[in-house]
Amino acid sequence: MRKIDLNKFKTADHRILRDINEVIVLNIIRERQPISRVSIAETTGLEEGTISRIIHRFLHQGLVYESGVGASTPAGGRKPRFLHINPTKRCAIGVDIGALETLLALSDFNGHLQQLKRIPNTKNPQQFLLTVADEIQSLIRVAKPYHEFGGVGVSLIGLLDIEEGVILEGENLGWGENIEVGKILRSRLGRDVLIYFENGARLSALGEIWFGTTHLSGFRDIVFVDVSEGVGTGVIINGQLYRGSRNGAGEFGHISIDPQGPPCSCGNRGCLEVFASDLATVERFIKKTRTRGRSSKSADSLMDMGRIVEMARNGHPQALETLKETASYLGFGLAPIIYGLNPEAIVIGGKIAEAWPLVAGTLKNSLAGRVSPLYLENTKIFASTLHVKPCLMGAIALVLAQDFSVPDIL
Amino acid sequence: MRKIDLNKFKTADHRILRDINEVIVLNIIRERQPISRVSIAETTGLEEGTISRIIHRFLHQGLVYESGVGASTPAGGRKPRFLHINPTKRCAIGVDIGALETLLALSDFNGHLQQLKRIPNTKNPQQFLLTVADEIQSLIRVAKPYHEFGGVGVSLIGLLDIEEGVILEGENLGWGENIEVGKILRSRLGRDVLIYFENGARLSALGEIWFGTTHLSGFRDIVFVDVSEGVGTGVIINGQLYRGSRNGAGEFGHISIDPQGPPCSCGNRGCLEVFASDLATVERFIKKTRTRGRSSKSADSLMDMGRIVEMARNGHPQALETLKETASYLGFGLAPIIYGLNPEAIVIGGKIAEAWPLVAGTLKNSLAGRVSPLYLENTKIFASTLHVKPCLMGAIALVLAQDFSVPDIL
DNA sequence: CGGGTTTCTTGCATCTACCAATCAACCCAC
DNA sequence: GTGGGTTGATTGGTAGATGCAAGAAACCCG
Repeated sequence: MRKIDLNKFKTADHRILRDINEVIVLNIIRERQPISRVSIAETTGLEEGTISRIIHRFLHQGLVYESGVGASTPAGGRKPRFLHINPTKRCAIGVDIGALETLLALSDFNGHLQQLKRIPNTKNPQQFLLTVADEIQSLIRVAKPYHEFGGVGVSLIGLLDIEEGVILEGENLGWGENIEVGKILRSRLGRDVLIYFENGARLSALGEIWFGTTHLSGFRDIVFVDVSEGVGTGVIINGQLYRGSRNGAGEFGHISIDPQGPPCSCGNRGCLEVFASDLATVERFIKKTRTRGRSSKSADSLMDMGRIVEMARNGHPQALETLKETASYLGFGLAPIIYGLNPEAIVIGGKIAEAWPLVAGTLKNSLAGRVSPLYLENTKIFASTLHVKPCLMGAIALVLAQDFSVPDIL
Repeated sequence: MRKIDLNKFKTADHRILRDINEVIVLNIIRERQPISRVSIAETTGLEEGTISRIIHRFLHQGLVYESGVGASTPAGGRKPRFLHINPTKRCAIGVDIGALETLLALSDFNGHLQQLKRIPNTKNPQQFLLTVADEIQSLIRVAKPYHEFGGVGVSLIGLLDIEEGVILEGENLGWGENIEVGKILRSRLGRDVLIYFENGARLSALGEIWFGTTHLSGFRDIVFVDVSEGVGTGVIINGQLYRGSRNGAGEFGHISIDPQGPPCSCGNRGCLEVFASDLATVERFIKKTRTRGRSSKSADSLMDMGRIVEMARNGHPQALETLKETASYLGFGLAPIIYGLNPEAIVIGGKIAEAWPLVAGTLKNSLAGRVSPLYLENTKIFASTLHVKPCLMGAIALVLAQDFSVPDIL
């Protein structure tokens, strides 16, 4: 029931037809491997002959490979020949340029990480980005003999021009405005290397639906809430990243939960971000412990969200209390998301997700007081299910999705 | 770049291919009629021969008709044969069951209204809905000789089960909970009459993208804000109505703009709806005028939003002031929509839209103080461009879209 | 009236999925 | 160890859609 956009539609020909079915089959292999041709035919509803021909093309292109045969059924019969995604067909590099450190990873065609590198950020963006480019370069060198190279996905913070890779507004990075990340990276990597840019919270959402575990299988509409220096959100609607009119969607962190609250960089007052970001949490924790006279100035500057989470998990009462306050604030901010978008799931990411069992109850209670149960029961809320940083996986998904998602029709 | 849902996908065959192209062509004819075959070929990129065959099928089905020929080009050459949507091919009935009155309309295949009827609501929903059914019945009788009948689209208020047509939660109608509208209507209309249900604010959004004027052509992501008894919103993303996990999306009216504000029926405090609904506006106006001793108790009960708007347009200072306050509150509530969804447009509907030139500035100022200009400049804000009640047009779009939109692939 | 031009139609090639028959591989009972 | 039953995979032929290109139709104008 989608209205066709007369300024931007695509007519269909036999090639589209083939592409659609091929991508469907490729995704089934990815998620159900190992799998036989007959099973694919059953799950797709396509004829066995059609599958046979599609697989033939895939084998020819090296997208999949055949492994040994499986067990036969009790009644006997020919054993199925198992198909797998060929992990060496293509690789992707994901880069997460965070506020404090930058992660780089090399992934195979399955999205399995082969290498992971962590480098601390430096003050000078120009220089730092050249270092990042060099690291990417060396990952490409590692990858070259083994794989085709799909490209680099880069996770950035702030409001972006994703085509050119420019950070238009990036308070939380501390690098100022209009940092031309794309230009700098491309100056060293050259034009041949495809680079895709996207906001970190959105990539986290992308990572979650592409690589998240069971919880998410089948979820089409999710909101990822990334709690870190700020509070960013990524919205997936109908399995597709929602970007908004000029790539500006997903700043639910600027929902005001208290119009009389402290001012926010956005011009509003009392934004969720002002209360629930890691910076705010750390500040509250310091204040809380200092009044009890148990903390020194020097300890304060060393304090960070990671330590608070760790302390809370070790039973530190003030740390736990602080996190619970944050969770409560988050609940306030999530209410409008639930009423407005009613997603199937809200996924919480960031350091606080590591203390999820400690704070989940508080967050849900806070929500329960503000959202009618009829709405609440339809939205699952849980911490990210990924073992690696979600936005890093999203950066990889951004590259691999080129092969695994359907070309936009209509 | 959409992830395929392995639990709910559709493989493609030659029939889908045909359907996609046919719908594209039909939409082009609808929006650009009269138009020649060659023009269609140019705008679609499909071959002339293909278009010729598609049109042949359309003529055979009676979907379009050929009118006289157009002018030939200066260089001479055969005159083009103009094509039009055949308005008598199919008709649709739209029903808007509002809080106070109910509208019924009969539309031709172009979405042009042929009849419009207005009946006041009564207290007893059971009995009233039977009356509505009778009115629908008589409209169908009017339509039968002339058209094929596409179905009935019904606009309702509150949280719905759209399959069965049940109002799960409908405070603003004053009918209580679990009103089985669908069951009652079907009991009188029979199983043969297709009835589609949807929430009024969402239908308004739908009406706006299907029938809105120039402003909206090309907009794919819009939010419609319907200010009436409550404040409802409808979200269109990528040209498609977004419904949320259990048809619960679009209640941005329950964004809290003041956590210390008066309680709302939803359990939260200070929801936008509490400040900006017509009920709230009327109450504020009464309060304002009564303190000046210019209003009597009896006049109060007769006061409604329509009159305030009229008075404001006639220069009544308190009426204008009251509306501006409402606009200011709306601005507060719109901020998170802009940050979160960053739609291309926010369309304001309801009585207050009739005073748009008087309040637009106030609303935009209120927003400007809360939203960074970078975001604000990408979201157009204007009053509904429809001449008929938007949700009524949406109800008709809901029926006609069966013919004019692509079957959901993927 | 005939050449140039534009619009529309039609026959043939191509491509992909469907259908059905066939081949291939396997189990197991006899 | 052999043949029947069973399941998996392939292949040849058909149908239906678009692309391509030639040609028919309609028109202007000198």
